[in-house]
Amino acid sequence: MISTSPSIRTYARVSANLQERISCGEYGIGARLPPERELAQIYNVSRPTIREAIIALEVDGVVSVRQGSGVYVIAKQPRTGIAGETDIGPFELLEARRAIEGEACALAATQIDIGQLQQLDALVDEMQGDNLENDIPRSEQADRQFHMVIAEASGNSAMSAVVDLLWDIRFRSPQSRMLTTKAHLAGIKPRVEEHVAIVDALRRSDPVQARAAMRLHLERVLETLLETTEIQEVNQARDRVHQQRRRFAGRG
Amino acid sequence: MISTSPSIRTYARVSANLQERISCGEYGIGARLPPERELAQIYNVSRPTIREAIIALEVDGVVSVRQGSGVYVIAKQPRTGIAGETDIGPFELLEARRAIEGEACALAATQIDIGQLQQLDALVDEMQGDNLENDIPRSEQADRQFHMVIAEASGNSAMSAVVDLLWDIRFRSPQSRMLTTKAHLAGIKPRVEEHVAIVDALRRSDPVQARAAMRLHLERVLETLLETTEIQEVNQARDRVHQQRRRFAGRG
DNA sequence: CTTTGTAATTGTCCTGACCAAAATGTGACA
DNA sequence: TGTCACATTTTGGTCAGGACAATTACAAAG
Repeated sequence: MISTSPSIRTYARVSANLQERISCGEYGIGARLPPERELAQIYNVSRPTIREAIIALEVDGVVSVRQGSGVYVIAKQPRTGIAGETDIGPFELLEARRAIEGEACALAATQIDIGQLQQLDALVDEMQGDNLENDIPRSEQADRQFHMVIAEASGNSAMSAVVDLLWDIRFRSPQSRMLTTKAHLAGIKPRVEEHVAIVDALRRSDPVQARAAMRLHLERVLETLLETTEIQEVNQARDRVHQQRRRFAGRG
Repeated sequence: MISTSPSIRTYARVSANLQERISCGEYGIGARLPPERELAQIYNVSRPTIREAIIALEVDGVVSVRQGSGVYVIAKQPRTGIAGETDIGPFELLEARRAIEGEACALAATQIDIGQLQQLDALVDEMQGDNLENDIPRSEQADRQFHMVIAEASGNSAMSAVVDLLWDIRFRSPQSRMLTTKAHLAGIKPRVEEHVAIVDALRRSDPVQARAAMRLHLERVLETLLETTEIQEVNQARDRVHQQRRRFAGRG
């Protein structure tokens, strides 16, 4: 049944076993686990141990506990943190951002308030700050905040969570960070005019223009990135670049 | 010291408080936490509760437990991703999905292959399965897979990560799950025709139609959800509903 | 058929105890 | 004096059982 390794703590054994049963579909999504008291008998352990195992699954985001009702499966796999190990390429990332942040920006156009517009103005100023030419992290931070403010201005917390995820992926991705660093070393300045264009469209409460401005901005970022990827990363990267370029060109 | 909200479980409060102390450096990396018995006195809870809190931190990768020795800090921040605790409302979620999955669907239209189209056909069949009328979890699972296959067909791993996040949020959100359950109890059937329309557009490699079909589908889901939210959740929910409805109506 | 109220189910938290492993202290011996 | 062996203390690991609260199920009353 359940291996009785002495070195591993009991709650971990039970938790792992339950996780396995959930993963392989024995308890499907939405299913209710047996009650604590029953599990304690099944696994021949005490109730506190079962509770510990269930809490471990809960922290992993696999089950949801409802007092008086039961323990329910809400996911087959533990949440490893989607941004975690998966190294998503910079070009894919920009393509996704073009689509998603474009829509977020369109939503924001009809929702944004004066305070948020002022925040955007301040962030644009910070990005083009003359005295911090070499302060790349700060400039990047301002860039991220700029896009986050817009996402939050959409008034949709799911949207801002998604945009946050995308920027998190970017900052965690070694590939993306390398490329960004290279671009900065090559003397690429932040695109102030493009950011201004976005803010203008938002200020005019024009969803269509706002979407277009955001998309244009991200397409330009992509082009700049492509230029800095000329010689290095010979074929494999080149192929992906061309593939992405074709797909980008295919749309308006 | 530690807030005594009755609705949140004790172990979670203790765990959050400890996490905070670790994050702000009160217990640095490598430091040993006070022994369980001492923590029990400090927080004025029982030892099992302290143990539960410590296990939660352990699953988050923040501490390491060594029998006979103590509990040691090994990281300042939990390794969990963004999808964490945020409870995002069902209406926000659907609005975001309309925007994002719409774009994903448009991308997929030019990329999808025959195998994926066949998968979609099979999933539609499964959704309308006659013999599993009451098998709600399975039907929902098929629905999720349907949308995930489309996201993956976009050929963009960032996009599929985002869509995965959105569905994860939905399944983890108590609000969303409650509403979905209610809708099913009210006899709402899965919208087969709408799914078929999406697959058709994808098969024709028509990005514009695919985007439109996906958006229409999610708008219909929203409407259905609105209908099931008539009487309950009197004013507060009602206000949000109207607000969302206005915003939806304002776009094409 | 709907509604209301009671009982059973199920998670929540506690008290208290004992066991096992590690750390600490103590004494004997070289 | 220094070092090793052993007993003690500390600390986590687990168990047992019970009181309480939220939820659900079901039956009775309207």
